Amino acid sequence: MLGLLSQIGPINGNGLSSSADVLIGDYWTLTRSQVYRELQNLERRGFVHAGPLGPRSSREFSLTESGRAAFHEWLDAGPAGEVIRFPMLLTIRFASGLPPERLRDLLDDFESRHRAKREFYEQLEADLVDAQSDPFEIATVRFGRLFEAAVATWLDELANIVP
Amino acid sequence: MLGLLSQIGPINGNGLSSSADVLIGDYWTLTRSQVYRELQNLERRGFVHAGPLGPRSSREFSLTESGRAAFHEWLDAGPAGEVIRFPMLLTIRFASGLPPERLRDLLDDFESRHRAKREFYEQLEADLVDAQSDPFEIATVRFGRLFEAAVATWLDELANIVP
DNA sequence: CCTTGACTATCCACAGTGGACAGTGTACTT
DNA sequence: AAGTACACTGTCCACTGTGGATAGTCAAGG
Repeated sequence: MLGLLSQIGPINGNGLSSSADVLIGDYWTLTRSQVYRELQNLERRGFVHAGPLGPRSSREFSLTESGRAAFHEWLDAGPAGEVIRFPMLLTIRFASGLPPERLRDLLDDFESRHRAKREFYEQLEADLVDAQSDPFEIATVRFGRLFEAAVATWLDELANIVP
Repeated sequence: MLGLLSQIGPINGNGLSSSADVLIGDYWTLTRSQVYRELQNLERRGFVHAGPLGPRSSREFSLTESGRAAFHEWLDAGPAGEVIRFPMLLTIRFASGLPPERLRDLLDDFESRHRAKREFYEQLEADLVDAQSDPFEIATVRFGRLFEAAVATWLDELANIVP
């Protein structure tokens, strides 16, 4: 949230939540409940500052100097430990209990969903490159493309072991 | 948990928790707190049956018929919506705020950690193939290998855009 | 017999999720 | 000009997930 605030500037809770969906929603989730709760936390800790009440009792939050420092500290610390959480792998792990025809259906379904996603990332990457966007934003999208390509390869190999 | 119980049979909470680490820990987490709470839920719903008190007031849980049915239902429904959650992408997304030399350090660090993981998956896959394990278990490990290979490719490309 | 450490369960505080609910502007229709 | 529908904004709640602290119990070894 501090990183988002540093990029998009003063914004209310709802706007921050939508921005998160757009900007990092491909690989991170931030629910609205979370945003409002954490804004209160960040305010209490002096990392953000709330402006006066606006329409619909909204308040615009902006990053304080201390908040910017905290953001850079977070950035510098690097990512925490990673756990892939991939529900598809769970289903596959236990797939020996599934009739082969049902499994083929599931695989077909995976395949089409992930093909769509791959095309989406390819298009998005091309657009961002055209628009000369932030190279690091492009990099995250490229990761999406590579990830989906890996999934495609995997599904292909997997289809071969299903009778 | 039902899937695990169906594969490993009657077991106490602690054992179920350790088995989860071993069997699906590469792409799923199941904390001990969760295991005990959910065992109570599953028992209440009639999906598992608890044996008499054993040593250290442990109880062995086994899958009931109804639990097995619930497991197959879950399996048949296929995986729920997927969200990749990849902390490294968050750091990279905001990396324009980082001094290039610090970024290079981070990338080096990613690279070595993921190379280690890739080697781990390669070895594990070879071992499982040798042991003629369940093809679906092998498939999940192969996914790990492909994923790590994609990460390696990505980090390689990324290193080129850092000054 | 005592100590140590592993095994097993419980509990707690906090974070994350998803949906319901409610008040308030805005834009469109009549 | 009034009314209506819808989008914007915030709050709340119940449930699930996370990580660590605590504590009783058994087994092995000195």
